[in-house]
Amino acid sequence: MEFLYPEKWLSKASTGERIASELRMRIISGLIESGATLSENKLAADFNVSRSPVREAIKILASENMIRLERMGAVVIGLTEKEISELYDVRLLIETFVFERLVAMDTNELVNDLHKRLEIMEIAIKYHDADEFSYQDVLFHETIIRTSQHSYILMIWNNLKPVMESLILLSMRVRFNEKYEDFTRILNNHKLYIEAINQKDRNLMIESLHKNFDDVQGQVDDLWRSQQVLTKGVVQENE
Amino acid sequence: MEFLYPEKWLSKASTGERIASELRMRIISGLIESGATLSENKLAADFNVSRSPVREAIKILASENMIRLERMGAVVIGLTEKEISELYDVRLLIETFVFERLVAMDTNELVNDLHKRLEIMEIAIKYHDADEFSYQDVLFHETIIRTSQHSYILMIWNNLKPVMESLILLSMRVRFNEKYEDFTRILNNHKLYIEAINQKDRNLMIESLHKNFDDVQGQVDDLWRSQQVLTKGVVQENE
DNA sequence: ACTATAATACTTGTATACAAGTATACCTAA
DNA sequence: TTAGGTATACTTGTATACAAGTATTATAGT
Repeated sequence: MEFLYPEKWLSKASTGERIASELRMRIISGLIESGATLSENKLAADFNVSRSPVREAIKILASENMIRLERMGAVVIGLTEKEISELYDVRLLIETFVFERLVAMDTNELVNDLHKRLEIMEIAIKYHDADEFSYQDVLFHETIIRTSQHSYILMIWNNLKPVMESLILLSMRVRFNEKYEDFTRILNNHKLYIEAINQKDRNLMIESLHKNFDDVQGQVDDLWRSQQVLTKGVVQENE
Repeated sequence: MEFLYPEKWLSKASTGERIASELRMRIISGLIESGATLSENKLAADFNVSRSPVREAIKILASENMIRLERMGAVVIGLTEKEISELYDVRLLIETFVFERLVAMDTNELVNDLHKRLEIMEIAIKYHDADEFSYQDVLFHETIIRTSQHSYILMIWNNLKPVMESLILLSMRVRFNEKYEDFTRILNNHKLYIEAINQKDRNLMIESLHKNFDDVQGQVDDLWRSQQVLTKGVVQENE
């Protein structure tokens, strides 16, 4: 079985974190169907490791709401349209909160950093590097959130981040193949966001955030396509 | 060493969760000073268990921002006035969000449940049962949040809850001894909160939340007193 | 054919063992 | 006295072993 999660993002990760990352991708992509039961022994056998790192992975996924721990086995929850929408509710909530704090801060350094990130994103688009693009996209928002220096907001982000990351990653991979023109719009939205921070303009910020979220509406569909591609891949592999 | 966390709240908890709960209390109370380094082996020896549950506890506390995992050992972060204030920032954020959702829902059952909770709290006050009071107080807010049926808001709450719980518990224990008159005010705030939900009155809700948070201003001081009491206790124990 | 009971296989939780790496302390040499 | 290197003790990460409990399945009895 091929791995969905980029190897190079795991340089400093423990085996448990690697497994969690991979399982997360498989769950979100639908490769592991929601409702399925995961057993520690089985997972350990699948990944050729002992139960210790598998246990760690399972705890991580449970804290992210990806699975539900029951008496016997962990039941996969996965992401329906409802969950994705709720995920973005929270992102809107914390990014709006963060913006209010940024208004009272010196954001020159941040804006500079975001511009740099944006240029790397442009290069990623140019070279059709979906993974690099996703990485920078996530980092873009994380940088903004970190700058607000709010420990509990950052904690929330840290809980949201892995799911967001996987979601974006899968969606971008599909878009690079099928909806390449999307990226011009995505880039523009990010530029708008930077401008909102730079000018400390609330309305502009709300506008860019909403445009960002409009962009996301197709994400469930992306996931579905992503699943189709993956399943086809697996079938071919088995033949 | 006496345990700070109520035993009866741990009926279904694993050893790892027990240790996490107890360590959390000791960290928040200041019994374990922030900056201290925790080692798995040492903790295992202290609690007379193996490293497995201790590892679990450490992971839990790290996800709650109570400790920071480093190369060697986990460094205690603890709660300064800044962190407590940020904790309530987030609570204000999510409870306001939840309220907006409740406005569009049928809240009769919820209001009924909250009244019941409130009556139990009154009895807890009457019998000077700080632990029971704290339990119901936390449950009060959790009930409200759960009713909104928002999986990611609930996820945030689940991450916040243990720290909130410990904080409230320690604060209430002190207040029952020293500031008994506080409880009339606390109860009134909760009544106001219920009324806001019942009438779906935004302004009333904001008012009650703010009164609630004003009430919390003394909490850092409570922790300090709590620490004094505990330290005195420990000294006596050693004599 | 169906129910009840017993055996079996699988589940998690905890303890222990081992490996690899890091800090510390001590000892040696200049 | 100080610099450098080595030995030692302690760290986490992973694998394995064991115990207690649960679901399932098969078998026996009616």
